[in-house]
Parts: sequence; structure tokens; C-alpha cells
Amino acid sequence: MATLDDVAQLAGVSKATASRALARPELVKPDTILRVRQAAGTLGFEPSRIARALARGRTGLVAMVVPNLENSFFAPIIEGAQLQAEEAGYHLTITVRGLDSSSDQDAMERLAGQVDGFLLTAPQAHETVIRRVGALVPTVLIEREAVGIPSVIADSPTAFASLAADFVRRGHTSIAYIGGPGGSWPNLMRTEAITAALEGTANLTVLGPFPPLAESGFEVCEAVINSGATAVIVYAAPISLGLMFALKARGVSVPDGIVVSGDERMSRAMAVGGIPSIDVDGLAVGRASMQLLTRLLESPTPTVDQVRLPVPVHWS
Amino acid sequence: MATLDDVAQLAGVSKATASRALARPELVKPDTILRVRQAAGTLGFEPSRIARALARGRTGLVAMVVPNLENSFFAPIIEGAQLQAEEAGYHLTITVRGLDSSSDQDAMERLAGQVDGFLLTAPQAHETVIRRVGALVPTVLIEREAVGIPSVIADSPTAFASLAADFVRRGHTSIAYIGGPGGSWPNLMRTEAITAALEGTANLTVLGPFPPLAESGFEVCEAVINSGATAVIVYAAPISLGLMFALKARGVSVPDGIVVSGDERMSRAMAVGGIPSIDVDGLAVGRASMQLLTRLLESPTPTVDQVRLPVPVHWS
DNA sequence: TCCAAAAATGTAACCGGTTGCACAACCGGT
DNA sequence: ACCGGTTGTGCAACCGGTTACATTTTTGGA
Repeated sequence: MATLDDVAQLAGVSKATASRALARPELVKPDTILRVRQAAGTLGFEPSRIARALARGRTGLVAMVVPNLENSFFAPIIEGAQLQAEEAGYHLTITVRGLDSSSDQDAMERLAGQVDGFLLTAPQAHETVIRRVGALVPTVLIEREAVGIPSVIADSPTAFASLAADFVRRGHTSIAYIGGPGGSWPNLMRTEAITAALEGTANLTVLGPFPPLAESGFEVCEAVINSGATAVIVYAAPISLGLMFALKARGVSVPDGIVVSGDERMSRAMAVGGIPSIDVDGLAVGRASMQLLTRLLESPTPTVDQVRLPVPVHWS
Repeated sequence: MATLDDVAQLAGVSKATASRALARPELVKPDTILRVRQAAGTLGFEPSRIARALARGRTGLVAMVVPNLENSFFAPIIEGAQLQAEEAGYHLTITVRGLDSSSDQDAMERLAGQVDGFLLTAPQAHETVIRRVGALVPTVLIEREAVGIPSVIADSPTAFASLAADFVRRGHTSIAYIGGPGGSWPNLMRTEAITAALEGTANLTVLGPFPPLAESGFEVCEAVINSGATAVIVYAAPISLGLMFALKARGVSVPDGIVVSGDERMSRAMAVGGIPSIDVDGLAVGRASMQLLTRLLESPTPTVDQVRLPVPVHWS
């Protein structure tokens, strides 16, 4: 592998000039830049990230922290963050870890010494813990907001509220919400948004909490029927899947008997029409998070931004 | 952050001795080791991975290459690899990329210069391409075998064959196999294994290829019924899900009318019993791959191992 | 007790970039 | 022709570890 020395030698300049020609062209005579670039090209020179990291005091590594990977919700977010990271010249490492135990805390502290920043998903952690972790290195919170920490969220609360309003507009007067994991931030926000949206206009039954799995749909089926709801808003698509399956098994037609919300992929998978979908663009969330983080890392005066990406509600 | 110099000074030894005391204790007097360790402890010293990487000429980074993250099949594999990597002192970075285009090739070449090794999943790529990529840096192939490259696979072909035999033993004489993506290595192997297992004992209809999505299950439903099969072996659980759903919608009972294979999680999700599950332990696959790779990276004389993890067939 | 071999430690070079500082080249203005 | 000021380049230190080699200390056998 060619080093900067080789390039400098071939271009007939010093290592310092070669370095500047490639990294800070504004300091170098155009003619020289050209020669250095050419030399780098013919040698197939790629600067060593390691050497650069050591010299600059930054690693070029960003850690994305997720509580687990089972929940396929995170997959597109990771993918988006990865793509964006690559474009910005960073490496993304995945760390599967909660923030609950003190050993988690220790691990995060160690990790912080090895990366430039965190992309943090921690739907269930206490806010104090999040703030402590966020203070270690520049951090962007994903799918959650906390004062003093930049964050990117898909604005699903608004989408859920708007769906609730849609239901009312279509004549539903009894609506159920099947909640996600207890203590999860998105679930809290959604519950709140739906409650506010239906205040005084329709009857709301909140069920849950439930883990975001198809099993939950089966479990909750009876309660949904008993609630008398004609429209159901579901925290996450897997629950929807299970519920729709269970309803059909019970002879309740969807969406004619009961309308159940889902997402685009799920309704395609179940080959069912006439139901509303709430689609979070995970790729965009991931990209935006990484973008915000790189801005933070490269800006001399970091600001705290809270980004909210719109979430469409779509009737199939 | 404390450096090795600080530790050495506090312990009253040279930087070199401090380094050795921590990294290669067998070269240092026990008494000295103790003093150095103590000094490191009180200073909270963590060696800089970057500096170490530069000195050692290895980055401590391993890239896991996956074609996409939508397919949730990879999630547990990644998680397993990540956990193992952490234990072995490596960082794992995820790279979402196929190997088809020549720009992919270029990207892999660049990536190879920045990491110590690859964990490569490439079910559909040509073997020549895989060999070219595998030649760049130490590589472990996941869920695929190729001569000359170490690999870890879950032995699902054997599981599928054994399931086919189970079906015959239970009296089925007409069996269908719904294949996965065309040209995918695991699909080829499974098809082959099933075909061999049923040779002369039962009638086999091979359907497909299909993408591993629930939609495929709907699509294939009619063909399954027409084939007259009473037992169906399915490439992947999502297809199973769609198929079972479609069959029920058509009034065919599962498993009494037609037995459809799935996996544990799916049959739990669908709350259905009496069907066989083929469960790949993705976590174990991920762990084993990373383990093999670290052995490769640290062994002076790398050998080519092909690891096959057993895959259980389980009747619920 | 003495000496060669083994064990423990220190010195300094090295990994491959970046960057502060000194110096040289070049500019337009008088 | 002379000079202050800008631009472009080179020298060398530095980031924080590792390790070859030299040097010192310890050990054990004669």
C-alpha cells in the first residue's frame, strides 16, 4: 500500500505539501495540487485512516447503539445511517446494548473513548441515563427526544393523531389503541397524541402495553372485540399482523368488520386492502441522524437540533 | 485520558516496560507487572486502539458485508458477530452492499484497506467474485461455501432433508418445496438435499424461485393446491406465513389439510401447532464466524476451516 | 567466587499521517 | 532597486502505542 511519502516523492514535494495538497488544497499552488493528485492516482494512494485518526485525535468511527436487532424496526435506520456514514467518510459500528445496568454504563464509557460519536436508540431508558451517556461524546438521539441532546425522530405521534382524526371523519365513534412496550418513549408520545386527538370526539380504549410482536395481536384480539371498537390503531405492524390473523380466524372481517391499521409492507404481505398504513421511513431517519451527527462533529460550535421527519398516513 | 507514558512514569518504569507489562506479561517480572497494573488502574488507563492499530499495522476493525438489512435473517447473525467481536476486542462495522457491479468491487477494495478482515454474506454473487473479494483480506464466508475460503454455515440442507424424510415417514407421498431466491446458494443446496432425500420415496414438486417475503406465499398458494401436495417445505418463514394465511383464506386447514413448514417464531406468531419448524440459530452462526475470523487473524498459519452448525427440526 | 546464559529493562526507531513554525519565493507599490 | 506582505513549501515535532536491539540485572552451574 502506497504511503504519503511515496506520493510526495513521486510528485517531487515534501510529505507536508503532499498532505496539504490532498486535505487542504486552498493552501497549495494549483499546479502542485495537480502533480500530487496525479501521483496519488498512479500509485493508487489511499490515506490510512488509522494514521490520520492518530494525528487528528479523532477516530472516524461512530457507534450506533441499539437495544437489540430482533426488532426489525431498526434495520432500515441502521442501513440509512450506514450509507450516510460511508458518504461522509465515517465508519459505523453497531453495538447491541441496553443502558440499564451499571455494566452497560461502563461499557458505554469505554466505547466512548474509542469513537467520535454515538447514534443512540434507547426507547426505554431513563432520561437521566441518556443524558449521562450523551455527555460522554457528541450524541444524536434517535426516535426519542430529551432536552439538551440533538435528536431525530419520525413524527409518528402526529401521524397517529391524524389517523385517529381520519377514523372519526369516516364515522367511527369507538376506537381502540393497542400500545407498544410500556415505558417506551414513542409509545408514550403516540398514546398521548391519539388521546388528545380523540378528546371529546370518539370513545377511546387503550390496550396494552404489549411487545411489538405478532403474538401480542393474538393476545389482544378478544379485548379488542369486547371493547366494541370498530377501528383499531396499532403501535407496530407485527402486532397488527397477529391481530388481523386472529380476527379472521374468529370470523371478523378486516376491514369491513373492524379496521386495523398497519404499514405498507404488512398490508402487502397480508394481501389486504382498505386499511390505513403508517409508514416510517427508517432509511431517512438513519440518514438524517448521521447527517446531524457529522455536522455536530465538524462544526466548531455545535448546536442542539431536534429534527422531526414527517410520517405519511396512507389508505390502501 | 491517561497515556502509556503517564502509567510508566507513575509505575517508575519505561514506556516500553509498561507496554510489555500490559500486553505481554510473560516478558516482565511479576513484581513490575503488578506495579504497572496498579498504576494503570489508578489512572483509569485505556490503551488507545488507534495508536495500537498504527503500531501493529492492524486496525482491529472487521467489516461484515450484507446485501441488505431488510431480510431479517441477517439480524441475529450480525448480533452474534457483534457480541463475539466485542469479547475479542474487535470492532464490527456493517457494510450494506452487494458484490455485483464493478463499483461494488472498487468499494470492497477500498474497504479492504481499512479493516483487518471480512465477514461476507453473499448468497447470490458469483463464486469468482467471492474469491476475488476473499483474496483481499482474511475473510470468512457466511451461509455459503467456496473452495479455499473459510466458511460458517448452518447446516440447513441436512435439516431440510431430514424434514423431507420425516414427512415420508408420516405417510406423505406428495410433497412440495417452495424455493427461495433464484441463484441463491442456500436455496440451491436445500433444493438438492430435498431432491436427494425424496428420490424414489415420494413425489416432489419444486416451485419457485421466490423472494423470501410473505407475498410469495400468497402467490404460490394456488400452485401448491394444484400440485396435490399434502406437505410443503418452505425456503423461509415469511413465505410460510403468507402461504398459511392464503391457505386459511381459501378454507384449507393447516396442518390438517396441508402441513406447512415454518420456524419456531413464526408458528408462535401465528399461534398454530402441529407444524414442523426449522430453526437456524443465527446468533451462533454470527458468533462462530467471528470466532473463526479472529482465529484466522491471530494465527500465524491460517488454515481453511469450513464450519457447519447443526440445525434442528422441531415439531410443535 | 566467577562466568556464561537467561531474564528484565531501557533506548530509540517506527507506524503514516497532520500541523506549527521558519523560510523562500513572489507580488505590487514607491 | 528596495521593502512589507502575501503565498507556497519544507523541516521537524507530534499523536500513543509497539518492538528490535542494546544494556543491565539475575540466575545457576562449575
